[in-house]
Amino acid sequence: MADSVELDAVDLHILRLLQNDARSTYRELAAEVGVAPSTCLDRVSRLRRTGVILGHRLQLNPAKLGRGLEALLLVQVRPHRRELIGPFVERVRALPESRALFHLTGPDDYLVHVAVADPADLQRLVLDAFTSRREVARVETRLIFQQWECGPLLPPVPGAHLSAD
Amino acid sequence: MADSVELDAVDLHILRLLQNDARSTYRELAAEVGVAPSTCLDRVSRLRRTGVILGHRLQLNPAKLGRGLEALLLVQVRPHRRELIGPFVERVRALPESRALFHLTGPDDYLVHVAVADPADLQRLVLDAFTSRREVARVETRLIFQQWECGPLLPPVPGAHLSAD
DNA sequence: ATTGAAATGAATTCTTC
DNA sequence: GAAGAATTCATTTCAAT
Repeated sequence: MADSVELDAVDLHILRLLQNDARSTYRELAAEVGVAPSTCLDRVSRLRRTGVILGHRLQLNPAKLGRGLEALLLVQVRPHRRELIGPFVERVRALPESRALFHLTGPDDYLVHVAVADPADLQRLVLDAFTSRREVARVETRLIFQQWECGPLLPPVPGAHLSAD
Repeated sequence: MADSVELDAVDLHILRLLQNDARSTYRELAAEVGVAPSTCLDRVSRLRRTGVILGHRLQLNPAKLGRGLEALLLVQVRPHRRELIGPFVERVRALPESRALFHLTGPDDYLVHVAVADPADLQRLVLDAFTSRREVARVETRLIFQQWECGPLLPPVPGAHLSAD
């Protein structure tokens, strides 16, 4: 289940189109790709079954939800032992401010992506949910000026590197 | 368009359900929320029109696409001037390895989330797309052990903090 | 494995409240 | 604004290839 899956040109074409607009209909996909709608359904079902497609997620606008300030928190959890990091992860995931959480190599153990109302809200979050905890040795806060989602995720093409110059 | 939008209990209920499963039908939403399907359609259309819902995105499994190694790159771009950072951002966004890009406050100017095949592929990416560029003063690479998406994004509730303890 | 047609079920429109 | 019926359109199944 962690292994790479055989994808042909039709699968890749469908994935590229769906990454552009995840709400494309099978008829639209079929017309673009040049196969029957029922074939598209088969292919997409297989991509779901084999775990290539994990799901469909709503992309929301945090600013419109009163969470116009986003930040990344670099967090050191000490001692870095399973008994402490398990509960830490669960607690952070359950915070309404958390958007994503990463366990990393390097001097900081975790990176937390948060969305808050304003600087006062961020201060409250850092103090109440992080620095006040005994297992949190250090928090470094970095505001997000701007963020971008990048192009479609596709398998590496062996021959074609240095392409984005 | 950057301002917060008035959302009633029905809107919030719909948003919560859609964040759970973005492919819920209007009939399913209607049954859960206790309104008519056509009302759900109205509400969702309005949430799209007012920019609360930005879109629907496919959630893919990078490992299944031969990109089983993910990392965060902390990048300093010097001098940090518009003439350099504009092209830098566009170049990084266009890399097939890039998943997300953040412009940050703090000692590192950018954070790049990348997905690659293996450590050799990561080394090639760092050397060819980052450290070899004159405007890139420094790159710090942190591997991602594990990552989590967090709970639904909802407006802050004034009264209810310290809830995730 | 893919198709095209048929059947099922959902999205969308429209009239009424 | 919300609902419910009616229409349009998409999904899904299936027999045939």
